[in-house]
Amino acid sequence: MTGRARYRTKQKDELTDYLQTKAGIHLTAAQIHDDFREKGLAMGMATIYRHLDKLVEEGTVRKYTIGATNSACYEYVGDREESTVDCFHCKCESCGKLIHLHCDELVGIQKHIDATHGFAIDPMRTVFYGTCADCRLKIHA
Amino acid sequence: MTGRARYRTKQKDELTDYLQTKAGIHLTAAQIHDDFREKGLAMGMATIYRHLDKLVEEGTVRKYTIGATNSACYEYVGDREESTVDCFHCKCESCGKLIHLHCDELVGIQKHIDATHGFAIDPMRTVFYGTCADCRLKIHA
DNA sequence: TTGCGTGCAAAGGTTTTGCATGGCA
DNA sequence: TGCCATGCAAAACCTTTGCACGCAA
Repeated sequence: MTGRARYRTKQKDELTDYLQTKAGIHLTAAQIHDDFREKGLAMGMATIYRHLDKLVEEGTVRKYTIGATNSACYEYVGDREESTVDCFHCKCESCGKLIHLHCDELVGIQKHIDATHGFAIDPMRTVFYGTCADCRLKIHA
Repeated sequence: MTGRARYRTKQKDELTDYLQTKAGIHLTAAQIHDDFREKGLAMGMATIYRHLDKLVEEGTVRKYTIGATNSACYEYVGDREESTVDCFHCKCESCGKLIHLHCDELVGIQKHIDATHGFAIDPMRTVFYGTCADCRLKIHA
């Protein structure tokens, strides 16, 4: 179905290496492009977008189109397949911190929404956006 | 602060009337534009965007940039100040459908995470990714 | 009459696509 | 050698902005 990569190329390797070093960080295609340009390893925008699309399809990278800007953000999340570990993520919109949440109540909600609304939440891909404790203190201070 | 409207115009009235009839539905600027065109009441894109921006600023309309498409969605929410009733979103990764969820349990979770983990979830920006009921049936069929 | 609101067109930015070339297997 | 991957450029989009005109007050 999905056009799996057949050939292994320098560009693909460098992009995945790069993304891994930026795990948990939101990146725009333009940022990636700039970073590569700075390293003297320019990569075409088209190539970046094409790879990101594939990685998103694979689930290795998450795409977000939330936010004020008009550009999508991409985030490396790896290929951990521990489907048994129900781990939710909270992303602080103020400082960008990504918090991992193991919470029984959330597992309960997951079941509730499944039963009541028929929607099967994928915790691995779901992110709660909001403000973390630290930032709230700063804001109130 | 915000440039309040001084003049009342036909376009503005018709746009708000229209939006109210579509309360709770996600609309793109293009959809609005098309709907008006069909009614024979063509309205310029610029005007639509300008009004939507103002309405978002006022809080009457919410803007979402969730989803596979590159276009923003707008939703009329009126001026209800009942901050307790918040709306979460479920995005089906299979068919791309966006589902609205008004769910007390979720509001409970919101409070729970606030109390237990110190994280203030912003429901407006939070999306549950997963699979909707229809797609699950299709997949199992 | 004043000056905001509107519509058109153009600009600005992001993402996708077509096509020839180069590189991997 | 056969194809896929790449890069460039152009196209396709979405959204914003500039400007002249029309309309509300």
